[in-house]
Amino acid sequence: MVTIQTPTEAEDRLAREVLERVTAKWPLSVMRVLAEANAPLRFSRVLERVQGISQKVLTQTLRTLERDGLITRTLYPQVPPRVEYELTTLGGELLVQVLSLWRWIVGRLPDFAAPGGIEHGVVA
Amino acid sequence: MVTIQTPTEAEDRLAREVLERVTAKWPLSVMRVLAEANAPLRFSRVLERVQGISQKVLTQTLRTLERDGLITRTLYPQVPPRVEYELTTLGGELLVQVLSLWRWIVGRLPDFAAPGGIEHGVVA
DNA sequence: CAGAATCCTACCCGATACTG
DNA sequence: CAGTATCGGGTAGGATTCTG
Repeated sequence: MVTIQTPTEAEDRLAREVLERVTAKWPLSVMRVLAEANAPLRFSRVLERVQGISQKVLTQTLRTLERDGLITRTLYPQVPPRVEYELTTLGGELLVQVLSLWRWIVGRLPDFAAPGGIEHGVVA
Repeated sequence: MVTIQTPTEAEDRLAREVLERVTAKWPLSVMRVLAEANAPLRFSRVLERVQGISQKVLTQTLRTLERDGLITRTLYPQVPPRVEYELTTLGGELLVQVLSLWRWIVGRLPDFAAPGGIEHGVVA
């Protein structure tokens, strides 16, 4: 026996929080960029490649991802400083899982009623 | 050939939005309750069973889930009114997918650094 | 270059009435 | 019973400015 099959309340809650954080507005885009780069990326490179994110929010997102163990942050103490970000193994694996779900949703998109949001049938 | 393997930008965005909405604070709990009931549930029953949700937010959540095609809302025009909610097939399938991801995260929880959030090593 | 600090806005959510 | 309406606090996120 390796793991317990019934999650405890606490495990459930923690996993829930991870899921909510990672599916928030920006983290997946950041992780995707890092995955596609397939190499460490500097802060400014990430900022360029994640369409529409602001510097502040990127910083926050990177910090959260680092805290969760999904990316690494490496500081090279030079002037000017160089900082590189890279997906961890866990981060890469999680991304694969989420992308799989993502693709499943894409495949069923026609079945979703109003993924973009709908106005109800009020004319005027 | 049944589906296109490369999602368009638009599909990607829509699926992203679905994923973000469904993993938001309450929808999964609501869907879980409906799934476990395995039968139509009245509004007040759902309100009772979803721990901690307010009536206003439950209404909003149900509306969003309905718009997305994940649940059905059936109104019986009586006095007092009776309204029943039930998972759609799509909703049930999506829930299965997400629960699977959820369980995967639970299994890897030890690898996550600080799922609950961490204070950095500042003593005072 | 890689951020920290600040200001500001928009939403989200919770609590509390009120109604068909 | 199943909502709607309203108010208020907290927070995520954007734009801008400053700094080691």
